Amino acid sequence: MSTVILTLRRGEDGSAVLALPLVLRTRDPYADQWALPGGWLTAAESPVDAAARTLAETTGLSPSYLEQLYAFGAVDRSPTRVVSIVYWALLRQDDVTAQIAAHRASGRAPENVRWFDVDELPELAFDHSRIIDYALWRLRNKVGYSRVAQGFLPEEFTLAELREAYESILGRQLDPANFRRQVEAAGNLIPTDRFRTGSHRPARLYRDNTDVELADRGPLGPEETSTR
Amino acid sequence: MSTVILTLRRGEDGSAVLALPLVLRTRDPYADQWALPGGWLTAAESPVDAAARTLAETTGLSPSYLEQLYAFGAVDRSPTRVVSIVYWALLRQDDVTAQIAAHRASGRAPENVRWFDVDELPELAFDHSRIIDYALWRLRNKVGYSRVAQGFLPEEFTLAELREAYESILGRQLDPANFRRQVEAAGNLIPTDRFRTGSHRPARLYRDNTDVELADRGPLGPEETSTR
DNA sequence: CCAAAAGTGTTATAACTACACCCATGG
DNA sequence: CCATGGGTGTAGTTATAACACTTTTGG
Repeated sequence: MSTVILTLRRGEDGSAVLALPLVLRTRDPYADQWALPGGWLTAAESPVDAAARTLAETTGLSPSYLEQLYAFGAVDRSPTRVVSIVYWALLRQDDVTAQIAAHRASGRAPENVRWFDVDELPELAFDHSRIIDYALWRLRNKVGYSRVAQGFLPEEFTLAELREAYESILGRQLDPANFRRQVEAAGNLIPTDRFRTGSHRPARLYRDNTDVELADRGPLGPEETSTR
Repeated sequence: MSTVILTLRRGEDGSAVLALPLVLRTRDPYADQWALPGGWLTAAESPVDAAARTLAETTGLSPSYLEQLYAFGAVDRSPTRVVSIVYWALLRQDDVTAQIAAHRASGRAPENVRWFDVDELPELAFDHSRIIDYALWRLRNKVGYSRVAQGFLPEEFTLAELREAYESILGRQLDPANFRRQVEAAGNLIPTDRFRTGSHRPARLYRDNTDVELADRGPLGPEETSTR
């Protein structure tokens, strides 16, 4: 049971980049290599609960989105053949930065956990590199027909911030004018009467319209997906 | 490990309907109830291989398409909690009818296996009813951006036959003219110089263009999907 | 006033839909 | 020749993309 935990991190050049936490393995196989955080199913919990639990154990946070990715079980995956259910999750940008700041302040950061930008990943244990590729592919796909991208953002956000999230995920620039019209037409946003001020013309703040179903999981729906 | 095995069956009114094989359980839990065919993973095989094996065991056939559906593992699924990787598969119409005819001729049809139309399913064991709903949802989705529907048809087929498959899957009529243009533009078909004759104007026969990737699994690709 | 981002309008192109129409065959 | 499904043409509508333009703020 592993999880690809994604968030948007602000790089030193000011642009947003996808990042994920990895854990350094302490025992064989693949000792001293980086791997996806994970754990084992206990008898009393469902896989999605176990994913949320291990996510909390490694990051101290609860995800804004959590969905099953795939069940891997090829015999050549690992010396001892293992079937692993992999999940993928999104964390809110502000949750992550707050948590990292708290760790720095308390001096009690979790050992053996490090955040990597997705374009600067180290060599990974098992087939975890391919799994991350698949998770990123799923995210890029899903962002086209679902409002998952809002899982990266705080409660209230501007359209420019949302567009930046889309651009980081998709890896290309989007036209601000057309982007605005598309997300407005999709009905995923509720405009507030508050504005982000500070530079140039103030930008209206929006928040997630939770009335609109994610509507992309089919009959599985909310039971198997965790949203916040 | 279970599999939702789908095929197109010609109903008595001449229209095509989705159908799937179920097996009657002989032991508890859910003894004497219908359930999805399945089995257990052996140590030496991958889940996708196990799915293909159990599929062959229950139907005697090999699928034209086979893909993982979901890994179910909620604690309330079954009295003894089980994690089950579920696959979904397509069988070619002509394979199925030939196999059923062979069984009838030899008098050695597999016991406890029966084909049901998807709109006339009996009460099912476990959460298999919901699993079938999800598989049908996946199929209806996938048919919109992939050429999976061709998995139901024989080597060569007319556009009317392909359109009928789409209509059965989607549950609505499609415009023949627009359908033709769309599938031709998609490049999934290779026209042959043969025609289906017999009534009215002969219809050109097409076959699957295997050069075009299914291109809808992302980085997982062919390793985890079986196509024929 | 100026730079820059927020937000609106306009136009060209492509995709989708409906439906009229012609073509070729069996009876 | 006629009924019927195979196959083509075409016009209206809608989605998408590109980009000019106006608005509103901070400095």
